[in-house]
Amino acid sequence: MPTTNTTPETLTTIASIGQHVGQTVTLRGWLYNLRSSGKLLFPTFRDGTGTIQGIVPKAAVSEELFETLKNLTLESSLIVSGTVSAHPKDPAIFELQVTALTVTQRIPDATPFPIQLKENGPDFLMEHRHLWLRTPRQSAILRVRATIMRAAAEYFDTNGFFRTDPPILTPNACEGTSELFEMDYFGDDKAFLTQSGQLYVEATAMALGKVYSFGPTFRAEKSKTRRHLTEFWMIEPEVTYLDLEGLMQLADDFLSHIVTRVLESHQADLKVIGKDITKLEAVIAPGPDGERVPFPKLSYDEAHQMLLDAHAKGLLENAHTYGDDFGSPDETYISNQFSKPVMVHRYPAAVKAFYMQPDPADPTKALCVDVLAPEGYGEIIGGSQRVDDYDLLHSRIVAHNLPLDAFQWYLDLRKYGSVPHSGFGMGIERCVAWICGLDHVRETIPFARTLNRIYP
RNA sequence: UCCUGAGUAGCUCAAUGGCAGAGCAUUCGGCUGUUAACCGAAGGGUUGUAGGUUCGAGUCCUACCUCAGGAGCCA
Repeated sequence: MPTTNTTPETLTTIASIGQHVGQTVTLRGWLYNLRSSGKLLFPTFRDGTGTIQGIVPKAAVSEELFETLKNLTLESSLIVSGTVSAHPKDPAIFELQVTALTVTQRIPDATPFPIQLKENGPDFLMEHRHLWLRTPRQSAILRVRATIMRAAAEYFDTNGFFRTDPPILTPNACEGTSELFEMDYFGDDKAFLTQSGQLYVEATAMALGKVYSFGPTFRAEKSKTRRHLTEFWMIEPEVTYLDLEGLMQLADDFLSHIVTRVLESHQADLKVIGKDITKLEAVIAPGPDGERVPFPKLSYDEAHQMLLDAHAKGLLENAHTYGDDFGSPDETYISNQFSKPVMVHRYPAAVKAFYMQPDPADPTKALCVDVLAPEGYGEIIGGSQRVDDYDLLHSRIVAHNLPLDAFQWYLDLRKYGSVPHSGFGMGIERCVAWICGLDHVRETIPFARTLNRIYP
């Protein structure tokens, strides 16, 4: 294949092409689309940073260049040079007056690129996910995802946290609830893919104070919805001497930072994706005096009452039963009442995990919080203050029928210098779906793993 | 696991129980400002699988397979 002989000065990307108006530049990319009007060609190029339309009048270029481009197939790879100009109908859009073209690889006519520039079904697209990624909307989503992951890690890295990643292979079900992927571990033992690193980051927090983990998580539950993946990425901070109020403050600050970063550098991508940017701006909108407005907080009891009122008005089909967890329609309704993420705290301890600290003011409640994303995206963060008393944790493990011997190390954390501590976990894919306004998490990760799909 | 819906050309979809169709894609031709460009022509089919009802099944019945999104559960 030909390599470029382009001088470094003229090599640029589509994202930064606005700095080169009037200059001749070179792009390395692919042919995204090709329209023609007789002796005028309108190729659209993409290079991973965006797309740009080229113009090729037959009279302005060599016969060879014109014929080569005219017969070029979509998604063929190429190196193209041309002069950058503003679009005659919209000066904010740039075009490339093509002057030179080198085809790196021409896709044969007999085997055209499978993904057409038209509506396609989800099954077909997922079957060709490795190629679907190249389309403008999908690559824009992946760029936003990269920023979300960077901003999330950056927030903790610049606020005194140490990244301590827990194991992915674990000897037992961490919380004893979810279905786990199981595998053989050298014959005698079973191993499981982690469903959460939380218990392990509690241990590293006791060593380092403020820690977080960031890695893949696995759930083998047979959930077939737009919100579920069997493999997803989770970021989990854990902090010593942090109570529930502090934890909610942390979640607010953390999410605000991520949204700020996305708004800073992805206006164009969000537009391609079709996200209403004003909905994101509302998340970090200050008050009338420019002061910071925290995310709304709602106790479980208040949320329950809100759901009952909604049912009475006919806005919700089913009346919420006090003491039950909230269902999907319930969460959607609650989050739709606010323009910012809403923090629902102090759920009944009975419906929450064994490691959550009871509320001293009402021991039937847990010191926990779920952050519900706006626009009906549901829970993106779940967290709590952890039980720090040895005897209480011991009795909880027994009461939940969990194997004591497997949790011996976890109990040790309460035996040797126990302190109050809190943490939460955020699912990256749900966060991306919310921030990008996607209707399915399968578009938020390069290769989604779902109940019915593990290819490609 | 349960509920609901969908499987017809490479893709997206039509077809009252009575000849298997269209748009896009591909190939050929036309067009100097196109925006999933447009116009003309050609090629392209074991209607998810198996069985059944019928003179006749893409269409009706039974079972199965695959996919979708909703419940439960969760991030």
